[in-house]
Amino acid sequence: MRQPEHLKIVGLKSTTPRLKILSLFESSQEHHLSAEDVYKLLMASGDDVGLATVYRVLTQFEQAGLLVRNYFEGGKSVFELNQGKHHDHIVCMQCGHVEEFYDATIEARQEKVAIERRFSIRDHSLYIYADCTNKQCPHKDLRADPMPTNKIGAAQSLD
Amino acid sequence: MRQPEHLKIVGLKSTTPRLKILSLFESSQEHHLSAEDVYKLLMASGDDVGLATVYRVLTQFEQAGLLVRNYFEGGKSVFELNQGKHHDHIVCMQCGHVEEFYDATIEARQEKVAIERRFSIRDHSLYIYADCTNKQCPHKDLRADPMPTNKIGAAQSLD
DNA sequence: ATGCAAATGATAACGATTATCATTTGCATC
DNA sequence: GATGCAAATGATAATCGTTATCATTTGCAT
Repeated sequence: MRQPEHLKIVGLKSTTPRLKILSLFESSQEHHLSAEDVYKLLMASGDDVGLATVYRVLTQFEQAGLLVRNYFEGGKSVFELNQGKHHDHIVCMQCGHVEEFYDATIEARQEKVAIERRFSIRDHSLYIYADCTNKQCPHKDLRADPMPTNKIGAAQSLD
Repeated sequence: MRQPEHLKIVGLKSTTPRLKILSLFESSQEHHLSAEDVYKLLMASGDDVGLATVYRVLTQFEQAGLLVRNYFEGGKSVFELNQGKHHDHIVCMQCGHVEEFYDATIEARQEKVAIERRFSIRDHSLYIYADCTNKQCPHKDLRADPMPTNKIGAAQSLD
């Protein structure tokens, strides 16, 4: 299930629900999971954790820097392990598959835009919604619910 | 209140609530309005329009191309008149002031990223969350509620 | 083993939005 | 200008993701 060290380090008591949720992110095939996804996966594997706890723990993990929260369109948050390196996302609207990318030029231009307008960047979100046409969506099974009819932007904390 | 031509053109019957809502966007100081904002502004000016109608009409206007919907963080949609020219947003997290910007390089790089990954872009959203420090937030009064504690990305349709 | 603050879980509450459905309205036709 | 009917409206219930409440349980320092 996972050693409690990581949790202790970030100042969180190592409880059963927390350890289960953290190891789920580390073992899951799809690493972009919503609270609902986490809850269902835990139930499916026989681990009963309350939905309220799932939401609480995800938020705590985000604040502790273990997870990064993304605000996908449709109004629901999706979490992923914080790999330390900032990236943006491109989402297939057909199958919901998510790919990550990092473009130094885009990052730099954002800084430029902010400076020109005398803003100091705290955060930014960039989501590209697209169709992975050439691949004929070979990712259809990776995600529970394909993708909301309705798409939404997402937030991305800077490193 | 506004002439009904525009509505007819996009295939919508010109009703009183629709005309009021459209002219509100054209006359309002702040041109990024949520459904709640629209509802309250209408009430304040003595025009009673049901909240359900506001939501319906905003969605119809979006589909008709009259308005553009933005998914700000916090999960609420914000609408603005469709000026024809695509732009992204930079939002002050202190006062909620929104400025628009367009950066050709960023747009181009997004295309590049998508092509490299064999995706075809349908839509994208880019929101920069920042503090307009140097301006000492001179925009505090423009918006009803400053800005949700919690921030969200936003969607932007490509021209 | 004990104690207590912290964490959990069931459930109610919440905010934004959509669905339902009876009533009203725009507007084409007479 | 009166009529008819599909379309639009508005009050309200319902939904969805999420947060708040609060009694019970648990981690862990003693």
